[in-house]
Amino acid sequence: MKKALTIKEVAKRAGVSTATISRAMNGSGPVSGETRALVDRVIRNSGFRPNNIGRQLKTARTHTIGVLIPSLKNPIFADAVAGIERIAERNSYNVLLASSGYIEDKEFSAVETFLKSRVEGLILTVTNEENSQALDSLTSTGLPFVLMFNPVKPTSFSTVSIDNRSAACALVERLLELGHRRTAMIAGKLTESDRSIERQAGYEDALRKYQLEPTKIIEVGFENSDFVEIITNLNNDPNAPTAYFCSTDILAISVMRALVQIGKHVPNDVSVVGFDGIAIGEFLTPSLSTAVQPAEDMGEWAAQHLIERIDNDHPVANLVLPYRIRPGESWGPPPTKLVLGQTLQIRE
Amino acid sequence: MKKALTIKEVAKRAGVSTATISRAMNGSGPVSGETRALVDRVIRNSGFRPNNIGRQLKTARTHTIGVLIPSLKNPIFADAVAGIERIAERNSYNVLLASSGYIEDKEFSAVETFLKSRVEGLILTVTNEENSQALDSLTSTGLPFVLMFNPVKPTSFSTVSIDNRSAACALVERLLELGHRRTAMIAGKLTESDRSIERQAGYEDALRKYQLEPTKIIEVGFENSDFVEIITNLNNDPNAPTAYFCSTDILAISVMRALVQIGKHVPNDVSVVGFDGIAIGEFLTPSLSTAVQPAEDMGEWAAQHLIERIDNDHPVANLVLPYRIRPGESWGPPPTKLVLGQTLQIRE
DNA sequence: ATGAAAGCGCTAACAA
DNA sequence: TTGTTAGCGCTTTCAT
Repeated sequence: MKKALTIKEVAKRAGVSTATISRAMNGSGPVSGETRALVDRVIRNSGFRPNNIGRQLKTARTHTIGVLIPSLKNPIFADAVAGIERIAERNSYNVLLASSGYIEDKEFSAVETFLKSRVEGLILTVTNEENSQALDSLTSTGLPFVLMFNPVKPTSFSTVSIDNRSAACALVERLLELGHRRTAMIAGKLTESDRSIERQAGYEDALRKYQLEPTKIIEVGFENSDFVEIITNLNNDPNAPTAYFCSTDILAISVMRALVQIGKHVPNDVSVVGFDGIAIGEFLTPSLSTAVQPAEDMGEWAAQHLIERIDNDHPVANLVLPYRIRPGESWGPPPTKLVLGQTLQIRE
Repeated sequence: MKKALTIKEVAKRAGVSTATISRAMNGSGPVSGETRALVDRVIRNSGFRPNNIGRQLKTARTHTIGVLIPSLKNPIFADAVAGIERIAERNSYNVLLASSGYIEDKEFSAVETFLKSRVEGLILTVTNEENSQALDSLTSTGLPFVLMFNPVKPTSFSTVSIDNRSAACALVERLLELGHRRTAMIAGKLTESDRSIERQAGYEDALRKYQLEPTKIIEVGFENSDFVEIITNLNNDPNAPTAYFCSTDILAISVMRALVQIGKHVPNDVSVVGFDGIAIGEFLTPSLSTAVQPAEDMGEWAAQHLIERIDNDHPVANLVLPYRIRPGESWGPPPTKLVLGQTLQIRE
């Protein structure tokens, strides 16, 4: 790999000073028409690409933002990053990406790395904003950042999110309206996750409105593929739930599959709802009833806002985007219970 | 935002030279036990984070790789990036990400940006490797890079891919074995895309084996949501296809949906196959028959190989990973044709 | 074991 | 309009 040219070499070839090259390249100062033409020609012929590292060191600007998400494999985050990416590109910002795998240590070290790379701002989704080392080091630096997906708190940093609690409540209310009285919530392993906690609160809000006892939350590991076992266990209970509220769509999809595998029909035997609104949910059969987070919009707003904080010193802001309940085919009324000795009546 | 400390300031506070700080931080030279302890303490107390830009300029190493893909919104690419990310993190490399949206200009400018940022290597998926400005500037620099997904060609750069042509052929053969004789291929707007071309060739290979006339390829825009119209048109033909080979899973999902919307049943009325093997395909009803590309593995290999080229000067290599035909419920035998006047016989 | 000083590639006063 | 020069924050000879 041949080593790259420097501005010095280009200056020599053009017979001018490095300052002139710099001015010609960046339009940062007066350059005569002929000189400009000359410099342009030399640059083109030599294939010179100015070393951004040098420039960054001098100007103390990197035009780079860091993005930290739990995982690209969940489309909700991939979509958000796609939104960020589009805005960054439009504003000539680079995107440095890292994923934490929901591991707090990695959140922390990723932020440290970003800091050392002198990103000008950060967009991130942390596992739990209440208690995040990553967030602590970040706040102490004063670097602008935007929290994405994490619920807004009365703090002084920028966030973009939906109201997880209301959304969960609205969703579960729909289940209760359909007549369900025995429900269960299945939560991803991260009960510590602040979003999970909010959704859980929303779930309980809904139950309370119907004066139902809060049921215990079933936690499952994401990698854990024993869904069949979990669901079977739940189902052995004589008072097995007739509806499942899953804390994410990904989880709901696994739960639906497990239900089918043990011979249950969704929604005739049991209803399932998810949370997130990933695009694919609509294509499932049954299509997934869920609360939609506008992930790409969130990413776009996060990036736009961050850049405005960086470039124009805009103040911190919190945006709560509306969620949307997307009704699908995965819910329905609970099955009519057949009690022994009871006469089954079929209406024509 | 308070401005960050420099090594100079830390040296002053510790009462030693900047060289000593550097040596203590990096273990790059002898430092006495006491001095080390002193320096460690000062650094911790001051929250000093060495400015990587300075270091990068001096060492001429950025420990950064650039990743360029068409779109994060297609899980096939998001998964690949997840694989890259994991390996990069494990080897202390940073990932600079950009997406092209299948636009060649953006491919080019993203590569230029990466080059100016002095990434040490690149992993990318280009629209068409035959004729890519981006690839041209890249090759001319001598910077190591790995092409991902793009079919291997007798060229001198590293690639990781599957044999798109064989995979497409194998997939379509299965359709023909099922009895289909009138088939259509639906290709994403990028007939220019080299993968699309390979898959098309595989499609035609299969037809040829069965001595069938090659049918024309139907091109559709990705954003184009007129699938219903397209499918309706195709269907008005008295010799409408009984099976569709779609060049990507994403496309296949849209096609299936359109078919359902016009009242066709998959696979009873018509069979559909996709290409890529995105995870969600298995959860659809009917589940999608497809050729699986091991995207995450491809990303991991690409990153590992690139890093070995950078760090250990490994030679260029081409890896062709095996594809897998994943049978689903979206295909079946063609419907038996009912001809007017013919007696329909029903076997018990 | 430590320090002084040069220099990585660039930009931006300041001079001319 | 152009050139000279200092210096961004770090590492790394080379002395000591």
